[in-house]
Amino acid sequence: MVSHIYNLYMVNKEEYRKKIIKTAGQIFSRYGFKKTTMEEIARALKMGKSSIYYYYQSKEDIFEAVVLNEANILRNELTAAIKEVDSPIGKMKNYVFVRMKSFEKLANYYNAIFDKNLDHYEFIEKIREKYDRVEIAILRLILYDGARKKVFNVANSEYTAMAIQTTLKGLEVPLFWKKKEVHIEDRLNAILDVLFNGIVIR
Amino acid sequence: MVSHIYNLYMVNKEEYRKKIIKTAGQIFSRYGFKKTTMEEIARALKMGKSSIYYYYQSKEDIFEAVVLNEANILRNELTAAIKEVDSPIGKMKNYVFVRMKSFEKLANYYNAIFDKNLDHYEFIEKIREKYDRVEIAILRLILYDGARKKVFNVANSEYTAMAIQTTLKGLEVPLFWKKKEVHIEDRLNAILDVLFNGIVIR
DNA sequence: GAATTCTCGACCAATTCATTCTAACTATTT
DNA sequence: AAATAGTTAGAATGAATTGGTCGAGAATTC
Repeated sequence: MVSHIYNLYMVNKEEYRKKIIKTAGQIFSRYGFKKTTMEEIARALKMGKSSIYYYYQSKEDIFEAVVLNEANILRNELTAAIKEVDSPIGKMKNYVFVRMKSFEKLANYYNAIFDKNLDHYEFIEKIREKYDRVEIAILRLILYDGARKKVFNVANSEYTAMAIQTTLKGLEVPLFWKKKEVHIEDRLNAILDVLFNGIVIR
Repeated sequence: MVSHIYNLYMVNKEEYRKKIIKTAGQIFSRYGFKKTTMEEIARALKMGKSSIYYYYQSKEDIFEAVVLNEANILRNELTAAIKEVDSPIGKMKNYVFVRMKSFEKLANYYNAIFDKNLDHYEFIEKIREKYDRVEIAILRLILYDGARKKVFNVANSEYTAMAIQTTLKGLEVPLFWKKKEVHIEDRLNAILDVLFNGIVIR
């Protein structure tokens, strides 16, 4: 009865919540928010539809948790990606590639929201904003490190970071609206090429 | 007004019907029958929802036309694939690969039907049956040709064709029910390996 | 300008869907 | 073993969605 002591129930409950997020995430990412039904999520979990409401208050809540979770995964992947390599150029390359790859996955969620449902919009914007800041920070770090190692030539790491981010965002757009006819990898390479040749000390 | 003379309206009508099939096909293949709404199809065609009913009587009709169309495309691709190469082994390889590739696309439609809607079931079964026969015929041709060229060693081309078809069908199953975790290409290569080593004259 | 082809908004009935309710069932505590 | 807390799910509900219809009016052809 004491609130800070977790009993067995609680443990299972948390685990179930994670399970729900995972399963719901798969379905959401495939069909989007609107086309995914609680019934489907429940069926995939081998659970009664109403049982889900014991763990989450609403469909939107589940969606929120899913997106949040996905965003965290993205952040982890990104930080891992830049640690993987030592050279600033390698870091930047890895970062950009992982970011775009992960984004393809996230695109489904976003697509789901641009439908209507302005309710979500605000919430998503908040996440977006937060990750914009994180992204700038990481980019600045890469740039700063590169400058220190005399590989990059950046006057103002903040502005440069913002410029790069803008470019990456521009690359997102076709991911949303158009089909996958665009050769993202190619375009990415081209962009990286330009980026480095404008940045690297020759 | 004479029935066998097509006026401009008619020409456009046929063209529009094709356009609808094409667009609807894209959406159906992505979301399945049930999750695809007439509204969506209409929106994608920049058309009023009710206008579609001028060209097709019902959602099911459109779906039928889409599947029929897709099946025809598949047949063409298959016949083209075996003409592409001369050697019996090459023909067989091409056939099997193209078949599986195309099937991945078709799988979405099938998935849509296995939901409930037993009405469709009958219709799909009919198509399926027809293409089973066509497939057996093609396979027999490949086998027969291979035997004539002393590359294949088949006692009874009909039975062998049926055996191969059964194998290919077995490969379809995970395409339906499971996710894309299966490495189909790898499994395909393995199967082809077994198939040829049991068939080729050494 | 009449006839025909085509488009679409408004509407409808049926279904679907998210959510709530309630009653049962299980595990834990007292 | 009674009481309590945690958990599940079938049924009910009310609002939204959706496939399909209809008739009025554009657009096109004759």
